[in-house]
Amino acid sequence: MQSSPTKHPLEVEREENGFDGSTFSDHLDKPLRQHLDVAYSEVEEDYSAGDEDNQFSENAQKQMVVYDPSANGTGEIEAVPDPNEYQPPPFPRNSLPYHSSRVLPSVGAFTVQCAYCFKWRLIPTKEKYEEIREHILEHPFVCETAHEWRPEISCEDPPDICQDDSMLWAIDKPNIAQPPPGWQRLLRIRGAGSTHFADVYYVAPSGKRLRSTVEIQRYLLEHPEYMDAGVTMSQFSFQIPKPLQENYVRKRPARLTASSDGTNIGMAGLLEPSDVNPLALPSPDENTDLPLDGPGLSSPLCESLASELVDRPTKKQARTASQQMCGSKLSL
DNA sequence: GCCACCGGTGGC
DNA sequence: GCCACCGGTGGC
Repeated sequence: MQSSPTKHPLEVEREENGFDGSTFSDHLDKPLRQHLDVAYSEVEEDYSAGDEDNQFSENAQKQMVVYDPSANGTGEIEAVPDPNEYQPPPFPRNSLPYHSSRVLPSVGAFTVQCAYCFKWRLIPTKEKYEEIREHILEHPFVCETAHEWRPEISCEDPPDICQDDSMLWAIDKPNIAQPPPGWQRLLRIRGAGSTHFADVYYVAPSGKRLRSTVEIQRYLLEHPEYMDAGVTMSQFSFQIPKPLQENYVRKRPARLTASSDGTNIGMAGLLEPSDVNPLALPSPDENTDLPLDGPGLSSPLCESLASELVDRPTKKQARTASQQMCGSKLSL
């Protein structure tokens, strides 16, 4: 593998009926040497820019997470799939491709890249993934780490998963603390074309959903028992992964600074065709695996950056359309 | 009426 | 440009 890019894709298949159905994985195909930290930050930053050079500097470690909780967020992934041929989780129970008005992507799988061989390894549960992620910088993940649930696995084995167009990949952030016992950290992926890629929520043992550090703080103050039990703010992080797909998130128009002459008022920056990803694929049903072979992007693994949101209709429409595309890919 | 989801926006 | 916060609201 040459130096390839480092990416962490997160794949979202999609969710049906308002929930699962999606897959989410992130992966990297870049080599890591051993410093994850560096790699990681690079991954996050460069990647969207598309410059491969930065993208992988030397170590890009990749970690991916993919899980497909049936109930969104709860995280249990089905048993570790056959290492040799993992396929994105099938649509969950009743899911027909687009039959729901609400089709949101959700995390379908958690994967982490081996620091030695760079192959992606599926992590069996969200909890395990969170555990690995929490210390990924200090303790890089290697195939051997998976012995805990797959005694036989080694760098010699083929990767558990490769990026393909059935899922949306996103790069996760390293070293996010595991939630306190009894709490759950939920990552909700938004539909393509949204102004935000995802949202993180914490669910307190009481079932209360909290969506910001401010809310957590307030909640802890109101419920001192948690603090007495040792719960601290450091156990919460609202950092979200970054989508590999460049135009997944709608960019907001340049802020209109009060321009003195007022010439700026208006919609500068609104939906110009130019901001559509040039790599956009022709159609959703075509193979989105673009051969992005630019100089550094050669890894056969995980490299497609197909943009699904080829053009953006109107907000809502865009959203719907993109969601559908997403869904269609999966379903078709 | 509730709440999951979405989008606006202020601050960096 | 990104992130954090949170108000609004559609869908249940």
